[in-house]
Amino acid sequence: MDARTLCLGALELGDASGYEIKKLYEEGDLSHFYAVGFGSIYPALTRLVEEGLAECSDQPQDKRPDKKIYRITPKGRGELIRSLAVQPGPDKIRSELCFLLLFANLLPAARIDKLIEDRIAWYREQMAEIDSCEAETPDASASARFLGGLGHAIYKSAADFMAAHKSEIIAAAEAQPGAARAAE
Amino acid sequence: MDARTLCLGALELGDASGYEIKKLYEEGDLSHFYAVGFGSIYPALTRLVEEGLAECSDQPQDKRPDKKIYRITPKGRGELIRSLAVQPGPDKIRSELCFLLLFANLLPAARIDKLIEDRIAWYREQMAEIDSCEAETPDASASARFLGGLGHAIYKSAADFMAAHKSEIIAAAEAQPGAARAAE
DNA sequence: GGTTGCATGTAAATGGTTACATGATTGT
DNA sequence: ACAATCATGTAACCATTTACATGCAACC
Repeated sequence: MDARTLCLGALELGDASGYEIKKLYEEGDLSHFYAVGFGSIYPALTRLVEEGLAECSDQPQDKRPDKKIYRITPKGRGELIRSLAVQPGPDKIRSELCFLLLFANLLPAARIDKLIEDRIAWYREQMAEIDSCEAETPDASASARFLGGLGHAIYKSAADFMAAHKSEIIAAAEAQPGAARAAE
Repeated sequence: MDARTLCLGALELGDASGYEIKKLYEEGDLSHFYAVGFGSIYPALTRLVEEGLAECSDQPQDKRPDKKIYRITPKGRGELIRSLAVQPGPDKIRSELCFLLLFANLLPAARIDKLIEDRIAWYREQMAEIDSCEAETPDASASARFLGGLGHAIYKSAADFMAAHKSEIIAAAEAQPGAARAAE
């Protein structure tokens, strides 16, 4: 999913500045399913305006750069719908932790243990955040609630699985306690 | 995670050709947590040899390009362990379907229904594949079994959640049956 | 005095994806 | 016949990530 479409989607949900779009993808409904940085957002927004898919109104602010509020145009909405018409690809998970875990036998058991415990704590934090989000916005759209619930379900299953099966991978790491030293 | 480290990890699991590494990330233990293409693998492998992190032995084959079997060196194993020493970042999920679902109100309810049903079927396929993998390799490492189980748990929770809450998002899509037409 | 939040943007570097190039074998 | 599997590799293209550049306000 390119940054241009991501921005267009954000604007469909409501007028916003580049800064606010970043926050949406960092803390909002989509934060668990996408990420996008400033370096992608600002050029994408400029391009959307050039293409007539969005409009920009400058709001001068004192002591700060002007706030540029972007709004999606009817043409932009059409383009978004066209983007939504293409068959969505499969979900992709990228997990550095899982890569690392595949080589648990090369690492000290204590480190594996800490890593897994930390990750479980992280999952639980994410779940708590989703819960508090839902509590704060009882009038959220059905879509937003669906995505929140899905994120919550995924994090919960991952946390529960790790808690239940941690001992198995730790046992394997303990079996080769000197493996890490072999490479020094 | 860059292709170089991904290849190094693959070689730590056993000597392999570029083609076989691709398969590992397409069908193997890590297939649910990473992906890598030929265009990344072959240059990465060349670089690993240049840096002394891997060795290559040509195996001439008749009627085919030589098969190049790569093997990790002790230095390569050290480099891999160094890579594993850095704190792993959080898991990242990228889901085009979830992006699309956020705009369910712009799309026909029938399409949302089909999309979700198809995705549930896909999750179940992935789960079946993991199950058959585990059945075929009863001597798999603890790490491999852990990753398979984790993938299975995540897919199951996503499939179950979608099945249980599909109706809610469909109802929202049905509420605005003419939304898609508004942009034409 | 340092960090976080607000606020926008550019430029370089990195590096992954896609298309191309080649070609035999096996299965439908 | 056509697609898929096996098998390697290059080059152009495209995009994100990262670092840089600026600067005030609020909080600890």
